[in-house]
Amino acid sequence: MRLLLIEDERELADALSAALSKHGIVTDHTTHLADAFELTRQNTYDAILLDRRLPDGEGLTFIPMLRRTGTDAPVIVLTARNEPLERVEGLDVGADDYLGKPFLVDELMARLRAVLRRPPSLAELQITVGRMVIDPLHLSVTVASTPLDLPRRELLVLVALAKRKDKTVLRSTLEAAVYNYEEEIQSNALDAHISRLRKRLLDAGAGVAIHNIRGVGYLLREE
Amino acid sequence: MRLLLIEDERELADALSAALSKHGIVTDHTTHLADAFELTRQNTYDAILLDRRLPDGEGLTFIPMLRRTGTDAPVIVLTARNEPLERVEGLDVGADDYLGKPFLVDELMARLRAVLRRPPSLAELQITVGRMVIDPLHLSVTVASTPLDLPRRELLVLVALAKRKDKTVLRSTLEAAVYNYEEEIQSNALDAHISRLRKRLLDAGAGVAIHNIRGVGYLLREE
DNA sequence: CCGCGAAGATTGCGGCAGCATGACGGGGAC
DNA sequence: GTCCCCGTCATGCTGCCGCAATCTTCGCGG
Repeated sequence: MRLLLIEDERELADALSAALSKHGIVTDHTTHLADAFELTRQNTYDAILLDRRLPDGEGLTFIPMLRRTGTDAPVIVLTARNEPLERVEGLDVGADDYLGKPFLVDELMARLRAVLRRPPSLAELQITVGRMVIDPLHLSVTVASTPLDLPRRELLVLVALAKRKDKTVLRSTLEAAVYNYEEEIQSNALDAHISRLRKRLLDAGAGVAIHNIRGVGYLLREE
Repeated sequence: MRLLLIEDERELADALSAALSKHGIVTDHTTHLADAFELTRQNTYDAILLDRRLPDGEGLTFIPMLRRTGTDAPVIVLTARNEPLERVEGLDVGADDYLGKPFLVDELMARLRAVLRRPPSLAELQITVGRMVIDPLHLSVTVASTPLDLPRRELLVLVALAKRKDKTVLRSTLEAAVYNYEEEIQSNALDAHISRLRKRLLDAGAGVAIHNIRGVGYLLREE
């Protein structure tokens, strides 16, 4: 589990990080909202601990920003501003819980658990084709709910096709999905991947077919 | 919106019902757990407000009963028993929030809104794989109901894998689950953890296998 | 309907990236 | 001190994947 801690009191932050790490929680720490925003764009956190009074502004303003950018990690506000009306304010801008300082680490842990007792973050974008379910975010493929493990390049090809299922995907698009700039290919490596992928999907009984559109690209659809 | 209020102090209950109805909330009220249980079987509530000290028992015992019968409505505990450790206790049996008496109706409303914003709490409290049961929130592992204690990093790896059992977990995801951005690793530390974890699970007879998907990540499944 | 060229399919091979594992040692906890 | 977690290195091995050679399919024009 990985948390983002936004807190400008250095000592409290260090103590908290240490305490949390004893519970097996990995904590990233920052003191400014601007940095926090950057971090949430780069990483995915299971939860966010947020102070209200911060050097570059009121912590609560951070919550709507987060939500607008699609981060749905639960936010727990940790603050000395603990009047009932302040708590209402915090919860109503989208905080998931609100805990007044000082607090016991045990209570924080309990509230964390309460808040995390919910489905894994973000909409599980999954694509279903034939008997196959593809999760492009986690790069996982299952056929009839049993996992199918594919070599990396074949997996990338399949995901690229699945994202545009029933539509043609340009050959160049597929190449871009599998290779970066440095990796030049000067042979029919892509064709080879397609071929091996077809065989694997057939063996697994995936119920899909990869069609070729001559001179253009490929297309994935149920068969 | 329809609430179930379980509270034996008649005056408080009446006052609350009145206040809630001003917010357009329909409240069913009962004073006993036995009746409450019946009501939840017959109706579907959006949320449940629960007192701890009730004529026929400790209110908290109600929560596991609810969950076992498939009711996933959020529960807010309202009680005079408001010591930090009592709050921990409440949250850990499955309450979604915990509010000490006396409280402002406005704060109750705010916490209600916060709790209702969250998707239904379907998250598994425990994950079973092979002969092993994993509690990701408390970070505990048992094999055939005897506890297994693992070193911290190996535990984190295992939990991350268990949360997506039978599905691939990206190498980068595992690294993020175990290390924060300050702790960089420049070697095969993760591989080492996996290797040691495998050995430990084998020795313990966990009945699981950690499978590698070359170039992608790892996958936990029963064997 | 046939022939031809180009695009695609398939398969074997070899190099090497990526993984598994054991050993070692520093360092933190008790 | 003593234990053991955990990061690092070295070594061996597996199998992915780029390449190329060969065969098949497709589309077009006559």
